[in-house]
Amino acid sequence: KHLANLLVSMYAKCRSMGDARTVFDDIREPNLFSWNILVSAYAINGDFHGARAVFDRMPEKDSVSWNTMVTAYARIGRIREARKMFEAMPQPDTVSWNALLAGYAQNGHLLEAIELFKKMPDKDVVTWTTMVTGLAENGYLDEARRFFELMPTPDVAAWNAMVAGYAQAGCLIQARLMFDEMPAKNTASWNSMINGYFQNREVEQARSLFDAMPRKNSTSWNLMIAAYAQRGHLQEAREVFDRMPDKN
RNA sequence: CUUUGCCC
Repeated sequence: KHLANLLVSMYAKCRSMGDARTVFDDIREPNLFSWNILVSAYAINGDFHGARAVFDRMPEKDSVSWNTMVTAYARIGRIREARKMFEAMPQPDTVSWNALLAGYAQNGHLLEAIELFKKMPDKDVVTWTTMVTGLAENGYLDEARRFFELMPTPDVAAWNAMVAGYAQAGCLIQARLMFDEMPAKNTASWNSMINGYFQNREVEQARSLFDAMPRKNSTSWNLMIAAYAQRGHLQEAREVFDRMPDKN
């Protein structure tokens, strides 16, 4: 049954809702995990009506079920619906608060996000990074920085959000300073900085970072190829493509 | 085995 649940989840992530549903329907006695996975499956594929239908029909719910629905509405910008879900929850946990917070932040409602942030009974590293990201990507870099500096223990994601925010605003020097000062980098850190250079037409800088990065993931490769192609450098795009190890 | 934040 764990395997069947995993299968449903995997099909959903591959956007194969038909297969996901078929596997689910063949599960003898779906447990709470199975139901939650099915709700999430519809949500991932943008079908919040489907998600809602399953949610209303499932025999029992836990906070994961509720949180999945909050997220499903928040992601597509239906904040009022997300909020209604949140308010109907018996016991909202930090994930619930964070999901709603991300809904506001991702849809550009920063004032409401700040308001909600202040009301939160518990804050974790996700709470803080959600704020940093939301502020930074909407151009409120000074505010983002303030939140970042107030974070008890900024993790890589928070650092990356600041790097991406500065880069997106065209502040490559600041972005690079933070990139260099990061206590630990992951592949997303490198990708953020490289993407920043490309967005600001610093093709050579982007290229040398790409060549220097210790590990590349599919985003790294796609980034380089797309950026070269967009700028009309079809020969280098092709050359990078040919060097890519797993072309699938 | 399922839900929230960073690059795409």
